[in-house]
Amino acid sequence: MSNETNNQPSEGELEILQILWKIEPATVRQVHELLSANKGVGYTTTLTQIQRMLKKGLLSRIDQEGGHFYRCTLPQQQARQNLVDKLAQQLFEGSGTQLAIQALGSGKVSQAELAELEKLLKNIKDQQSHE
Amino acid sequence: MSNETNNQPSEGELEILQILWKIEPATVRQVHELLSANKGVGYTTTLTQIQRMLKKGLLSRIDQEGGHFYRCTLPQQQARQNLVDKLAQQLFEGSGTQLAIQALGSGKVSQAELAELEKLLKNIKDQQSHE
DNA sequence: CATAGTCTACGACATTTGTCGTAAATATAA
DNA sequence: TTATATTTACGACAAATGTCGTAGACTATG
Repeated sequence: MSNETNNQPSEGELEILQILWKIEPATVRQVHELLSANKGVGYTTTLTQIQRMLKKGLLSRIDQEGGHFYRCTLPQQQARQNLVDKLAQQLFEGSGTQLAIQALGSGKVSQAELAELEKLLKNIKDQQSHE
Repeated sequence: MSNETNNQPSEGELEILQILWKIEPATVRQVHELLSANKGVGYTTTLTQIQRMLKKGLLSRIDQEGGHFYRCTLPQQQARQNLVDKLAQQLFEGSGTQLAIQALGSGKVSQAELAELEKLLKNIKDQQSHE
């Protein structure tokens, strides 16, 4: 069992994905450097984590000079959408909009983000008006 | 160990919280009725889950005629914020705004929600202008 | 009260996850 | 090429989680 099916990443695995999306393709060492900058964890731990992710199909590996390089199977955008949808499902009765409202509630919004949001809203409104 | 500290709910526990927020205070039976409507799981499983949540401090129990009644320790609002913040941290470099933008990206928005969003944006804008 | 049905407590078991250690395979340097 | 360092593979272990079974406590009713 546990071939390359559609397994969800665990929390620890997400941390590694976060790093990989920034620097992929990368070696275990490179990932570990960044990972251990934030939390005290041994190299072997990172290695094991990555090996499991490979088995799960979350990562792919390329062997070449200089060692083994890993990259994420799923694009960041996709993973984000998946998890947002899941959270909406779990806590907001499936409503991404309610989730969004909650997420806007706390924290600062930059000038640019505000503009982006307004554009988004306008789009939505336009869409609605001619339906 | 495992007193009434700040333990995070697991996925399965979240399902139970979702139900309880709607009908609390409620008995194991009541929760189980709703829970098993969506997924095939035995009564004992629900019971065990609830007992663990009690031990974790996620639930509180009131014993009275008619059996034991449970309610959530954390208000739904709070739990939502916690998990939204966590997801923002894990996948959006801590930006709740980015999370919101992503969440708005897919799914329909009702008239009322659109209005709410616009009010929210206006508030944010006002806030920014006199800072 | 005795019997049948329902709850509760407690423990069991497989999986997943986070965390390593160790040994074998590679690469590097003296 | 031999000693040294690094990587990789594999396995181990504890804690958390999802899932039950069973036995004892409790309740309702004939």
